[in-house]
Amino acid sequence: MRLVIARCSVDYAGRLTAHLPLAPRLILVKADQSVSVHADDRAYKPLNWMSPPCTLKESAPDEGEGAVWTVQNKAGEKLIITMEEILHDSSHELGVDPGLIKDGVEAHLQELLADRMETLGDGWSLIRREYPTAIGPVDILGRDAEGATVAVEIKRRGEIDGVEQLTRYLELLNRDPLLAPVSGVFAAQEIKPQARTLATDRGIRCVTLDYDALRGVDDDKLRLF
Amino acid sequence: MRLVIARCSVDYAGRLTAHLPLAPRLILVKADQSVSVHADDRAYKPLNWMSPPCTLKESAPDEGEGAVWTVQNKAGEKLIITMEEILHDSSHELGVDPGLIKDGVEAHLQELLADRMETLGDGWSLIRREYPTAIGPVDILGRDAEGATVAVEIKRRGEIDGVEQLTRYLELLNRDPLLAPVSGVFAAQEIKPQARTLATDRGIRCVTLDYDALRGVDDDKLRLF
DNA sequence: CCATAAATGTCGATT
DNA sequence: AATCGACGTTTATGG
Repeated sequence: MRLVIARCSVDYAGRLTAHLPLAPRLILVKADQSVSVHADDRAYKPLNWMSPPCTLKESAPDEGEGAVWTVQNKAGEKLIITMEEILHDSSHELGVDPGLIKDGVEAHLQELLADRMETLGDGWSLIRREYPTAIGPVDILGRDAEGATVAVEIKRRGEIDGVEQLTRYLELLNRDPLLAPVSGVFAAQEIKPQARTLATDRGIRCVTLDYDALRGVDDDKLRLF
Repeated sequence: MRLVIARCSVDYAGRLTAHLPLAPRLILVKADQSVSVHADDRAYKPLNWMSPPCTLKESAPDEGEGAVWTVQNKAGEKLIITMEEILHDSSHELGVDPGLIKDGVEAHLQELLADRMETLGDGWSLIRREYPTAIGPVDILGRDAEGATVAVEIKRRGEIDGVEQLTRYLELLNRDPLLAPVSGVFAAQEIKPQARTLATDRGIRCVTLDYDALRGVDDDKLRLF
């Protein structure tokens, strides 16, 4: 990892063209040759960047002129950094990162709920997860206590497009005489008011999932083994 | 802007929970108090971060122990960085960045297509761009050779969301007896198979736009002036 | 390698 | 504050 603070101007030509006027900025060069240019605000997004795989060429600075860095990828996108003044330049060996351990993403919710269909109602059972259709997989297909088919769409945050997605699945599934009638359940840790309104209007039941409770149950199960 | 290279472990608790085991990493603290943690790969995305507005509290390190940084935002999301060993620590004044100048592609497509409605069919003509409706402006409203109204939705990349958007417009426009019947065209530089399937199923025509060809025509026109 | 959906998406505009 | 749409979305995953 190389850290450079420099007064520089930057040009990007690729999916769009963009220009950064001369100013002091941080330039990060990582071990994979990727480059990012940061201003002194915003944590997440660099002003400009080039993702790996890419190659960095550093021109020998001419007399009285700054160096020019050219970063290029296979697709021909180019990032050109013109250095006017280097204010800091240091390199550091970091090694490979052990990586992020995440908990609480949609995949976990799906696993937990598939294992605990009775959360949705007594006597409910799983047909299968990721039930395939022509327009994409349904998160969970199951049966209610009466044996009727139910399609469940799971989101971490339930918003309108999730309801639209489930609506499309329901329309398609209900054309299949072997499955119809299929009802819908929209399950999320948090459901936005508009999404709830739309779902209800379409006869889709909304269920707020308590991740800790679901996981707690699962932990209890695990504890038995 | 403060640059710290340190062996650290990181915990995030907020929209999800995440953990980074002890390893050497770069920690960026920007002027707006935002914090990001970077590994030595990937230009774009930090391993962990806290966006502004947020506050950083740095604990006084106890005897023989590393400091603990706690970064917190209004919503109560927390980023906790435990420093085991500081390998580098420097601060730099950068000032406010003059900002990025973009020259995009997206808006151009609409202009170009509006100028060249015959691309969609012989005898087609423009009614207007950005035709206003209660749920937002329709990219292009036009007429086909028979004089029937056509709503055109333009995207750089045609995905399912765009089809949904056009569907909503069509439903609304078709309630207007002065316009109905209104047919739909989904136009994009690239249309994803699922989007195409859905559009076709709904009687919406899909058209792939050739940006260079459209622009070429336009350039020819411009050259005349 | 292509296609698809998730993301601590972020970011800006508009209501 | 909430919603909507765009993003050089990026990133992971499954075929």
